[in-house]
Amino acid sequence: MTASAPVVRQTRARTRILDAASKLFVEFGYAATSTRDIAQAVGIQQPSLYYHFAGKKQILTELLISTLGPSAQRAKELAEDPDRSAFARLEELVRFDVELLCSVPNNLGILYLLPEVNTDDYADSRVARDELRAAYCSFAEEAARASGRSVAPPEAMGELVYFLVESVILRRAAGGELPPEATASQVAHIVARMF
Amino acid sequence: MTASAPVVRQTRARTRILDAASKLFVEFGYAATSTRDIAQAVGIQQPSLYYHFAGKKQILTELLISTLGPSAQRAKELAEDPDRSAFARLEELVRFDVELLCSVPNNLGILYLLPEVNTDDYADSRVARDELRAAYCSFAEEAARASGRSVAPPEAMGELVYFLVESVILRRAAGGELPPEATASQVAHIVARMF
DNA sequence: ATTATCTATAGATCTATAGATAATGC
DNA sequence: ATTATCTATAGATCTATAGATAATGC
Repeated sequence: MTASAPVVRQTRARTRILDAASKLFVEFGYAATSTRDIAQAVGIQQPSLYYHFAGKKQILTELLISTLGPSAQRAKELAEDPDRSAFARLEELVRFDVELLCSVPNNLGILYLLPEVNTDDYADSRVARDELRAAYCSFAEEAARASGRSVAPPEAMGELVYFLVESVILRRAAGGELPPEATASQVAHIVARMF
Repeated sequence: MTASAPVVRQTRARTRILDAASKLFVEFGYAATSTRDIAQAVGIQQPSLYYHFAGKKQILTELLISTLGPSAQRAKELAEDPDRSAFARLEELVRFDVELLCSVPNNLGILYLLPEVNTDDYADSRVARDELRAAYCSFAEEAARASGRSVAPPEAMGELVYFLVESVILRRAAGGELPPEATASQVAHIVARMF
């Protein structure tokens, strides 16, 4: 009956730790969440965490990287796509990001707003985010020049759009879940009117 | 020569403590900032803080209240102003808030994004923020019904505008200072195009 | 006499390591 | 034999209180 069972046992402990930690970090913050809190949420003893992770910092690092990786990746692809106008690239990136931010479990995006992330310890994790912002700026500037009636100077448009997208994190934190696709359309619609 | 000198001695210690604490809370977060860090920034010993404040929580509470009080106040005034259209009220509130967020020292607005603030301990401090959001929602819903071509359903518009305004906090945190008036106009312009 | 600071410290954490023990896979 | 957990604990915090001391105002 058991043959060569796929040996998932239960969800891999690593995954359960990351999941519990993300919930707690999002709700209470990094510093206010103790390794004991995380272990308790998983149902293991505190020192058992150290079998899976080198330390508390590594848990946050891993969460940060897994969150923004996909967006940075998509931005890179779009930058090299010659078939779309600058505005079309921007719009696609906006939709992609908003859908991601709405559907990622536990509103993980909020991790990037934790004050600790601005520490040297997480410099690596911030690179993906900076690249993403740079992509927004480049697409938006070009789109604004093409349109000629944008709501702000072309070189300022990327920042505006980027942070409009990020505000979805705040909305979700304040008001609960947001339907990914509808929210993406909503934000894309606003962006369209900005150009 | 000294007569009845205005006895400011030096800036009142309370104020210097609040100022130092806000800088540190904004940069490193609440939990990651120790009372010792605060005292050191002020140039006193750690226990001396307790002569001026009952505890660390009280310092944050006081900062939170002093930050959003003015906006909630302005929202109340506008709600009772019969001479303006709903949209004009909304626009005025947007300008007021954005200017405030841009000019408040140390980007204090970021304190409201600290995870700790969602704790019961700060329930009182959240009231002002919730009232403010309610004002945005009421003005925006009415304005959207009047316009008929708003970017999202009328009852969703307030949230969108509110968080667009709040994203100014994120911009300031990421990119440094923003000129208050120009930024307010920029955001107001975007809002105008949303209706 | 009052106001504001200081030193010393209790008591409660919290992170991470060491080493023992149990569960699993061959 | 390897993988995953456990107990015990060292060492470093951190908040807040107690009580002494200095500075200021009358």
